[in-house]
Amino acid sequence: MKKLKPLQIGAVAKQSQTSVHTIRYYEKMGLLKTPARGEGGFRLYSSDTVEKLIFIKKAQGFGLTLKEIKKIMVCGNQGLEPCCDLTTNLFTQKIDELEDRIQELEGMKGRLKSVLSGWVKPKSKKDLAS
Amino acid sequence: MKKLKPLQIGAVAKQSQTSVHTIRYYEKMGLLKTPARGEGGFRLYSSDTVEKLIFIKKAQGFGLTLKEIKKIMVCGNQGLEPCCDLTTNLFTQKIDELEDRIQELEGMKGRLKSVLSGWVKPKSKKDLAS
DNA sequence: CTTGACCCTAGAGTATGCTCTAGAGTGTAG
DNA sequence: CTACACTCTAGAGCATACTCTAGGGTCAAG
Repeated sequence: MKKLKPLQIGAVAKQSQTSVHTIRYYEKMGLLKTPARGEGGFRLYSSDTVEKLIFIKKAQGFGLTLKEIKKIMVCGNQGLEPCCDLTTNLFTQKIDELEDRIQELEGMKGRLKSVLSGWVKPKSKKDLAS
Repeated sequence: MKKLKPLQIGAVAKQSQTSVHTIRYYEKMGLLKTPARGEGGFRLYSSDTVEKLIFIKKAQGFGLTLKEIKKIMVCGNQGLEPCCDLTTNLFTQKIDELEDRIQELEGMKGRLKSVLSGWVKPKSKKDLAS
């Protein structure tokens, strides 16, 4: 297998639809490991960093926080399979949280609709005060 | 009608279940007007500030941001009735936003559930990557 | 060599809604 | 007067996830 050419941060950012700033941020936060450097001090990555960044994006799309994503990555470092109970528990808990939040938002929506419909007649004062 | 005794910030905070810090913050943000002061420089409020704070709390419970609440208060300064189209539009828009957000969260939930159910068989890699 | 694109770090800024701190003044009861 | 509870301001801090700036170095093509 041919060894691939190391990538600089700009190339990684481009391939993963991320920004260089964000990549450095993720490194600082611990989601990405500190990469090797060339002689000039530039970071040198392999293509699996691109995969990791794509994973982070996808996980964010599940509603996971960076903190939670980090846990998954540290645990299995690929986060692509249930490496232990941690990921299962995490996902289960996240579903619960999402359900709670949805309920909350539905409640807000309902109350707002209630007020608005009450404004057809000048009873708004009562409705909002209820 | 007897003139009521002015209230200091601590009393207002207590009556409205708010903190003095938060009241000062709301004043700074423009949700509350700058009150008169006593000789010692302490803020002096009337009881309608308490009502205003209670309104703010209730409006937050509808999912409105402080910015939005401010608009309502500035407009009617009691915010308890549809003073103009502004409040109606604001509430309508907020309902739309809430609906969008709910959709988003439902999507997340669905994807998470999908992944979890896929982990009954070792096909997690495919599911998460899909 | 020059130029332009890219890289580096540390730290500040953004958004939102508070919460806390440092240092100092006020008011009242004992 | 003392002590304690309350008040004041300006600004920093917290949480989260970036985004931007200032000042400076590296790399490669012309």
